[in-house]
Amino acid sequence: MEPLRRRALIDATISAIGERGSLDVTMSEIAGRAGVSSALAHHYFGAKDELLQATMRHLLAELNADARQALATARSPRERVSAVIAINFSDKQFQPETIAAWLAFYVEAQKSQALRRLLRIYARRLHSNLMSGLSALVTGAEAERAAEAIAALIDGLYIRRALKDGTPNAASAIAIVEDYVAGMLGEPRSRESN
Amino acid sequence: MEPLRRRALIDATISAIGERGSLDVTMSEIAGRAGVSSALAHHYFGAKDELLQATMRHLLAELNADARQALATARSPRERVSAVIAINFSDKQFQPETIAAWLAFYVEAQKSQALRRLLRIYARRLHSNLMSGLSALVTGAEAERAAEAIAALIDGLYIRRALKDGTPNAASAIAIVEDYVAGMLGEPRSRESN
DNA sequence: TTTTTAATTGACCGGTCAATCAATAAAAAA
DNA sequence: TTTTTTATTGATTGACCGGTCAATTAAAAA
Repeated sequence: MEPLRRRALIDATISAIGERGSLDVTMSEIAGRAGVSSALAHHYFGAKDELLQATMRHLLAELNADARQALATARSPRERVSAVIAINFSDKQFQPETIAAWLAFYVEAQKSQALRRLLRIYARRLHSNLMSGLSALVTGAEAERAAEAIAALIDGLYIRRALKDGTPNAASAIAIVEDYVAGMLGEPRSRESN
Repeated sequence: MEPLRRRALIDATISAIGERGSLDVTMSEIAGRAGVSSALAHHYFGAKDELLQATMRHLLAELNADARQALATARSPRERVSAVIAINFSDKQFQPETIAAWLAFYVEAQKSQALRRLLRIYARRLHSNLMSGLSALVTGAEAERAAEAIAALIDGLYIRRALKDGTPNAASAIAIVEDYVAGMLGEPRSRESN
């Protein structure tokens, strides 16, 4: 029962954050979405901060699992790079409420040591996943810089998407990042794309 | 007296947001930093929201003024692009508290119509400034996509910087964006840079 | 069946915050 | 000088929130 309740509360947290656009959500709101009382949320997670951390950990774990799976099927360094990019814009990840949650956690991580640590894990994983492909394609320093740029592009496209309505356009975002990669590698680029 | 007080309160708002990393700051804190009471802050700006909006308007106006000035001295389309990039990472703009304030406003804009409108102005200006250079360098559709990518890069580098300590490294950020532009334009790139 | 543990919640509490208000002082206008 | 306007603030208020607590119910263990 406890695992079910915990998961329900975490999902409710993401949903509430997604709707509010920030961590400015009450325990009452979250608990209500999960169909329980706020006291139960406290019972399972303790302080609100703990619930937020657990939620972010969950997002991180999901992203990581997706990345690992995608990388497992990549057959070349170039495919690894594309796999990393694609995962961040997958249907599962590039959702309005997940986007909003990441952004909200990003802000909070500035001042919360615990969340900052988690975000560092995210950043390090993204970096090493990109490097696992890039370092076999270009020189060391260039790979480092490319990884930094790709990561910044991904983050930038995420926050820009947070301000738009409707369904996220993953294909467009991926194309922009892939364009950068193609240009960096000297690959022919899709000048005319649909 | 009123203009002085208003400006002091706006500066205090940026300072408080910069330190807190979010809009989670009290009127008392802001007023205290400006050396007045919170009642005076209300007197001049009304609700807290109004003060936040005025602050964001101020940031936007400053960025816009800087951009106009820089663009006025650009002598070619290519220089215009570089000028736009450089302004966003100028000593004046690329400051920890300004970075934090922009990020905080970005988040809040998701749910505040007023702030959203202001952020749209930011986005539109950035876009048209970039296009004023790009459209003379590459085809229409490509210019559009490049403008989108550059803007995303700028935003991405901003939020990533928000999570780092110490003095912001503008040169490094500019280099990453310029790298992208150079690659896109088929210019020789600085493979070895200091 | 009884006892122990887990799950659950409405009521409650103290603290915080935005915003108001009455009063006072200072500055400007008449 | 008097009146009007501007500037200022300490005190206050109601709303809201995270978190606790006692009591009850349900499930598991003995």
